[in-house]
Amino acid sequence: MSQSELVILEKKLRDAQLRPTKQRLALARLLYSQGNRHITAERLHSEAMDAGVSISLATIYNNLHQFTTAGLLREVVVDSSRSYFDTNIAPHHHFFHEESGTLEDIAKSDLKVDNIPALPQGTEISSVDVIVRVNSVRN
Amino acid sequence: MSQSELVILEKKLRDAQLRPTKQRLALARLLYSQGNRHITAERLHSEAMDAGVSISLATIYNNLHQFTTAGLLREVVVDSSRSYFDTNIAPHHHFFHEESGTLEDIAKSDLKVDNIPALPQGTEISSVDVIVRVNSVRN
DNA sequence: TTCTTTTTTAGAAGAATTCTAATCTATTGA
DNA sequence: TCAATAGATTAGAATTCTTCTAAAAAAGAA
Repeated sequence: MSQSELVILEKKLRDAQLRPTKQRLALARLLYSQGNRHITAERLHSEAMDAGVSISLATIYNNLHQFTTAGLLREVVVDSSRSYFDTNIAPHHHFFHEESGTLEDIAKSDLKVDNIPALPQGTEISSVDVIVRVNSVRN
Repeated sequence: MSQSELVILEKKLRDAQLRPTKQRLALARLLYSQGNRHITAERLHSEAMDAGVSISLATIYNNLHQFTTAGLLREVVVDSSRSYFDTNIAPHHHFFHEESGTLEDIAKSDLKVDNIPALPQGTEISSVDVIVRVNSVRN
């Protein structure tokens, strides 16, 4: 891990009021040093293991939630059996490949959602999530 | 349960190639005799118990999936910790009240989704799901 | 340093869902 | 009608994902 990369990640964590521990830096590196990612806790854990960073699954979960609360990650709900975390925190939507369990971003500027009807009494919008579910074309 | 209601539900099951067992009829009644519903397995189970119908949770799950496969129900994914099943099988969208875990339909004709970008190579759309997440307005 | 607060951890616990394999029920057709 | 058989139900065990617990370790402040 280059020195400047480390400094940038450390600042990112400090700005979010999270102490730059060894584990957090390792996770931040896996999450933010290879473009936008959509990842599960389990997968992040095995990537950390593969990278030679020993970190418990509990810590992965703790940090994914802390990162999410701090606005460094966003949770995407597409599959009732597992949670995906998205490193792209700008508002946007997703393609979800049902067979492979893969997510792909759709820029917010591409897709338009119009005519949302009146909200239920006494509520305000928290987010508008569009999931375009796709499957392989069968021959 | 009125005779005609029972006949209608029985036909619904038979048309879906599902034997109209006591348990299925009871579930069909809970699901389809009170307008559109969004329900979890756990809740359907307790409604069955309350209605005096003894039915195991395994059977609830079995049937929710069979109904879904047969096109009598649709699964709505809004919460990573539990599955909701929707008795409205026409294409439509949802409001999801995050605090109460309540779903509400948005007619497809109301809401417009435009400019879906090119799909990932070799895929076709399975469904387009819009979830408008709302929360209570805080004073 | 030394004290305090935060973080990490292993393993237990919890919640939702699925599986297993035995029993029971519905349907078929002789 | 009544066996035969295909399908359905069940209790409870098992699985999977996630959270909790309480103790040890690390980070930051004084």
